[in-house]
Amino acid sequence: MKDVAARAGVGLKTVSRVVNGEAGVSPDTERRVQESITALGFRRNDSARILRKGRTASIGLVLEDLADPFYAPLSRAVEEVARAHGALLINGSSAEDPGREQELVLALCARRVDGLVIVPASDDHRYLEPEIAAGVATVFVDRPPGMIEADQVLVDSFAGAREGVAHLIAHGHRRIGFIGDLPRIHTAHERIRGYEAAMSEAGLPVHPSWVAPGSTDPARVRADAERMLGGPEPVTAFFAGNNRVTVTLVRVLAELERPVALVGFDDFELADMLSPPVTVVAQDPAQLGRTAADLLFRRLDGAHDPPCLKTHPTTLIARGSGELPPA
Amino acid sequence: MKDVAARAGVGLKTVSRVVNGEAGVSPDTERRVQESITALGFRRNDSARILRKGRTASIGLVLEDLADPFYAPLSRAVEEVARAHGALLINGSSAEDPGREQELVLALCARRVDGLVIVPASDDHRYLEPEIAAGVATVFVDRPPGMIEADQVLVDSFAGAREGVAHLIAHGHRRIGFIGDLPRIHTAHERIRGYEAAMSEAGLPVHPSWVAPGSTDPARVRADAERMLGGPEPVTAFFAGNNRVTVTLVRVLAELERPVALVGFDDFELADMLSPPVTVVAQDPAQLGRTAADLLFRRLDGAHDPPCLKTHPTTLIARGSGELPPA
DNA sequence: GTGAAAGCGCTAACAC
DNA sequence: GTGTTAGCGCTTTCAC
Repeated sequence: MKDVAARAGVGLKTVSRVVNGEAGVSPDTERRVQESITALGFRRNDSARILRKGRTASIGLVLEDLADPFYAPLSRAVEEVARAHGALLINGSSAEDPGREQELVLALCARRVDGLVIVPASDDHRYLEPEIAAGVATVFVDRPPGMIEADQVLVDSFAGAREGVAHLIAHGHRRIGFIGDLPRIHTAHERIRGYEAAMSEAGLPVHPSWVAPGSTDPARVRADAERMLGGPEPVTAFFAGNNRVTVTLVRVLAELERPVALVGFDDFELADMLSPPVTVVAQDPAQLGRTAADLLFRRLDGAHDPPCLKTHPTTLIARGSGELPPA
Repeated sequence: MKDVAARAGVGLKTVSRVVNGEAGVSPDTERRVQESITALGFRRNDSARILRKGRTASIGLVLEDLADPFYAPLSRAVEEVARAHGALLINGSSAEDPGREQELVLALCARRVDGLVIVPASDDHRYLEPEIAAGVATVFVDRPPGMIEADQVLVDSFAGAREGVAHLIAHGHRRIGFIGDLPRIHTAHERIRGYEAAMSEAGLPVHPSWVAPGSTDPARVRADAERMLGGPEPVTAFFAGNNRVTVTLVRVLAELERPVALVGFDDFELADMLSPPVTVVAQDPAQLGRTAADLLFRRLDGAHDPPCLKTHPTTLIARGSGELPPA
């Protein structure tokens, strides 16, 4: 910038004015400055600008896995909102590792992002207290924060799972298996609760072997499913705790002779083209991201109301697999 | 940092040493400094650090759509490599808009990212010349740069499409429709060329109405497909130019009485569970991202060889839809 | 082992 | 309309 000013024979501030499109520069001077800028290939250094201004016009997003078909649209939606507000998105995947989440979040804070959207892997976010006190707006999505108060945008996992399981019960099932994610994950925990609630409301017992929370690793899901399908009293239906589990169960069930019903949490592409088409409890990840990002920017624009909780409903989409009768 | 120094009763530089884990601080002083740091909730401001050091330990990724099932794993792979090198990833979606690509790339440059991975939407990257001259390492993925020389990591779209179409021909098809992306996109163009090559090598004519390049909007794809399926000489097979087109064609073909063969470019989840299972020309987006990011960091570590081109092969995966005979 | 001073590139505040 | 000065928070240099 110094060089540009020297070359154009003007002061530093004049160049700054031109670069930032501020008023108060004569057309002639402006032209001379522009000419020097292109000649020198000058581009403003935003690090210096940020250092001076305090705001970075960037927000951070930390979630489990950018490539997961559930989170990818969420991420994209956050990006769109950020873009509409002239902000860049910096994101990272926590891989469901609390340590990695913290590392990422703190790295983003060191970059002085204006705000954070977090799908937490950790259940203790006290490490964020100094940041929030320092003015970093923070919104939690999909899962609540741990040990601190903050805005949160959630999906009603409990009600969704209860509705999905009740749907299977309504179609005659009595022995229903639940395979879901690790129960330390809030949504997984809520979905187990929803399963149990539906069973108990229908007066049905829940055999401990019918509930298999754990990793979404296909081998684990397959093993648990096969276990539940064997024995003298096999399950006649499954409720899958998320899209990864559903996809694996689709494969397992396709290998069976007898039909086994399936309802999955999360919708997924081509679910309607499988045979049978897969009944799901759908949520809208893009909407989730949009709500969270909107909330974040409202905070950045100075909204100072106490932390709020927004809960999105789920939608049961009956397609066939959830309406199969017990074998 | 000033405050921390004051509170601990030490100099600025000593705090800096502690924060950066540099040697030369007595254990006692270090403890005092650490205590002040936590008490004040201090976190180093990376903007200032970057301003001083010149390197940002962050790289930028610009691609078409973060949420596309093809690009999401690519993005994730780049992130993993960046993480292994201690760098953060800042990314943005160009939405296939050259203006937006440039805007994003320049915003990233203004942030002084150390390097860029770009899936270009534009066909003229001369706007990057000053940046590259200034030392920003740049790698293009999936599509080549326009009007400049730079590293590129591509997939052999031409050979892949040729193989896919030849596969359909080998199964008896003579009238094969091609529905792909906008031909200004390099990969789309190459795939059309591959289609034409396979047809001509088999001595088959290509009726102009059998080739439909355009947007991947489902309505457009459907309309073109239905047009090709009507008339006196309907096509008996389709080659789909990318995963979005394939998914739409799966839906269109499922509504038909007669079987129509299909081979799609790009693999996709559950392709093997559809009926018929979908034959694809697969590429490995994660591998593409990994190669590009590795190359980028090799450049950042000082590799100064001339721009290189790495081409990845495709793999034909026969599953059923591509082996259907002509009706 | 520790600290004081200079300066990274920019913008805010206030001259002129 | 335009320029000058100070300083954002850190690291580098060099002196103690």
